[in-house]
Amino acid sequence: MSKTTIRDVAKRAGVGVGTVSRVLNNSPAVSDATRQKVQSAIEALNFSPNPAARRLSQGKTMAIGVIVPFFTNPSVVRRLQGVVSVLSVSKYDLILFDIEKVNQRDMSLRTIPQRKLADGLLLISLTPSDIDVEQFALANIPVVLVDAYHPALSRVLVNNVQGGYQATKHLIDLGHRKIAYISDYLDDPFNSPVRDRFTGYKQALAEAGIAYREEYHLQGEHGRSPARHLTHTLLDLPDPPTAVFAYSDTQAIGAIEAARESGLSVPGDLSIIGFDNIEAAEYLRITTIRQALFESGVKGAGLLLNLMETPAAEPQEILLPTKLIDRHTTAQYGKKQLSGQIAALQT
Amino acid sequence: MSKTTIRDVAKRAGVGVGTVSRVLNNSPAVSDATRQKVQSAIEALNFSPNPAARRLSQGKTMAIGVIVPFFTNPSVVRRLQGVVSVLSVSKYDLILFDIEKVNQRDMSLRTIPQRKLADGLLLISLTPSDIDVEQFALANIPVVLVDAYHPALSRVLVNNVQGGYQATKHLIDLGHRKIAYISDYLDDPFNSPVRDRFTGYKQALAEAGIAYREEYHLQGEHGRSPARHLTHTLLDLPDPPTAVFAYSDTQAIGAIEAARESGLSVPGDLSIIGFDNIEAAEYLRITTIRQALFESGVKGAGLLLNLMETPAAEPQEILLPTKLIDRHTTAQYGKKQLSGQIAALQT
DNA sequence: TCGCTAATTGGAACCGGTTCCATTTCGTTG
DNA sequence: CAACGAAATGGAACCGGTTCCAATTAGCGA
Repeated sequence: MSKTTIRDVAKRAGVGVGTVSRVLNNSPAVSDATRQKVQSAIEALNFSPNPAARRLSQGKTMAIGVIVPFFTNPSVVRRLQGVVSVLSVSKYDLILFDIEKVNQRDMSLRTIPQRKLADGLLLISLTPSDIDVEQFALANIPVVLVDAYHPALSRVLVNNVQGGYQATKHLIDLGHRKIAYISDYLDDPFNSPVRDRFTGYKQALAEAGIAYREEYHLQGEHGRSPARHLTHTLLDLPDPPTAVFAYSDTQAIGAIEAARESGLSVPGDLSIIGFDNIEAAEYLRITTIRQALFESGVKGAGLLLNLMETPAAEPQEILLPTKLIDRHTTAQYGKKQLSGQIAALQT
Repeated sequence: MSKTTIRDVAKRAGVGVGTVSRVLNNSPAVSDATRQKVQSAIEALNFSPNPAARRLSQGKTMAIGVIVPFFTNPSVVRRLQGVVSVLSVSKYDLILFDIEKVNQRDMSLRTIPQRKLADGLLLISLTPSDIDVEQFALANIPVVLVDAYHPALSRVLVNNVQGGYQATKHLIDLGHRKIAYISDYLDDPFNSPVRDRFTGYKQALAEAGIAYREEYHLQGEHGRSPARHLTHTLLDLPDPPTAVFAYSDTQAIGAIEAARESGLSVPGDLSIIGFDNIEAAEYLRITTIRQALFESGVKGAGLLLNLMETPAAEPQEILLPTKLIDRHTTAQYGKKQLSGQIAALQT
């Protein structure tokens, strides 16, 4: 039962509590002799300081709160892994908050900062509202956004407009003219990437002189299964698309499944491109737009750590590049694939 | 700047600090009238109690520490998701510790409990040593193991011997006689599943009257790439196996890659079975042994929560079943697959 | 030897809650 | 109407650190 306190140590070492505290905090104002005495008393009593008391007295928690939506989303997990890799070698503990439901969101974002259980906050793929940001300012807590944007907050992001452009351009370059975009709901206020990639999609279309077709843009919940249904709707169109740009790799997988169910070969009959380059995209050889997921977590954590040391007047921004990874789910329009060249998920 | 304290609230409401504290903790010994006054003072001042102070005075942290090795391992992530799903609706915060290096392990396992920053500890896929367990007892902190075993601790586990047996039996039933096992290092003291599955493997072999062949069991670091190399070694044997049992799906993926690189079709020329049933196994249609990963996290968190409420004298154990999921990477020995029946990852 | 400064050290006060004990208030009962 | 117990309340003491100020000691130059 280690209920030993600093006063026990002080008594045993024959010094004052202040001195013990100084030893614990490596204050230079302690003679080597006393330091020695205190050290051995600490060891003899197997003492370790109570962090709650320390927090209370110095007003710091030595913890960082990480708030994550849908912890089951693989790209979110990958970013979190980047964050963890940095924090686990720092002196800060990591407190994880998962927000699964929308109504949970508001509550959490409001209460977490004011509960003061972290010295800094990292939001992953979660766009805060103005009210939230006000709360952060009120609580005087540094916040960094990863894969989300707010003008008043520092952030790490990817150029999603460019990514959407690259994906669409790739399909256009392959000769496709009937290109669909399946995505999360465009009007989700907390998900700006979905709109940015859509912008890039329309840009590439416009640039190539291809008219935007409303029926080629379908929205739904995020996930493999909703994407499968969306793709079926697309394929059932009187004039179905020949290529699909999926908002995420997860959704691309759903699209591939739908194609298979409809007896279409990928990429022979239908080209599909994803976004994110999650690990499964590699296994499945899905053509995709890579964004540096892990790295975004690393940079975000680093930025927050910096900001906590030396607060910056201006919000900082780190922009990460996107890159086309050309694999096996996209092909030249109209050019039938040789059998055996068939890509993943094909039976 | 919300540095409002309970005393400010007391002053504004015209009551004593004790009363405010009572209101905060829903003590019944407060009249409705005063409760009302205090409530409105709290709202007016936008007050919220400082958790550090609360922790200090009542000696509870309202947090649970979750210790995880190799946060990049998909099966560990999946278990963690189960844990999160339970804790995020509980009143406990979740503090995440990632142990990437072996020497980090000892240090963390020793210091985390004594730092007293959590009321309970959950170890995922991490077997503690006797010394560690002693520390837990000393710190008087409840601990639950998920996917790990120690006689003195409550745990949630899977019957790995049975799983290894099922996998091997499946291959034997398909007519295979030359069956390899690729795995993590058997002598890793913190990884008992690797030995248990090995035991199941040998059991099934013995039962079928097949002699165990040392050269068919290869060990290496965990991961896709090491597994790929191991499989190449296997395939280069003068008398190579016709089937491979991989310790994990991740390793099965590596094995599939190796087969493809060697120009072998899966399952036509080589049957491969994995373990875990991670999501990628479904996409890739890998035959595997399912263990309830997510559920193990859910049960583990639930068990810990129970134990914290009402400590049990005896360590509890929850055993989860394993089940064969027959997909497309295993086939009857000697029976060539029709082309087009080729499984995932095949180009 | 004296005086002064720098280096150490002791310990009270404080951080912001909770808890327990003493006190006040009020309704009941004889 | 007095006596008494229950309910409600105030506030000191405490949890276990940190910090700052005052006090002691030591070193050094004149």
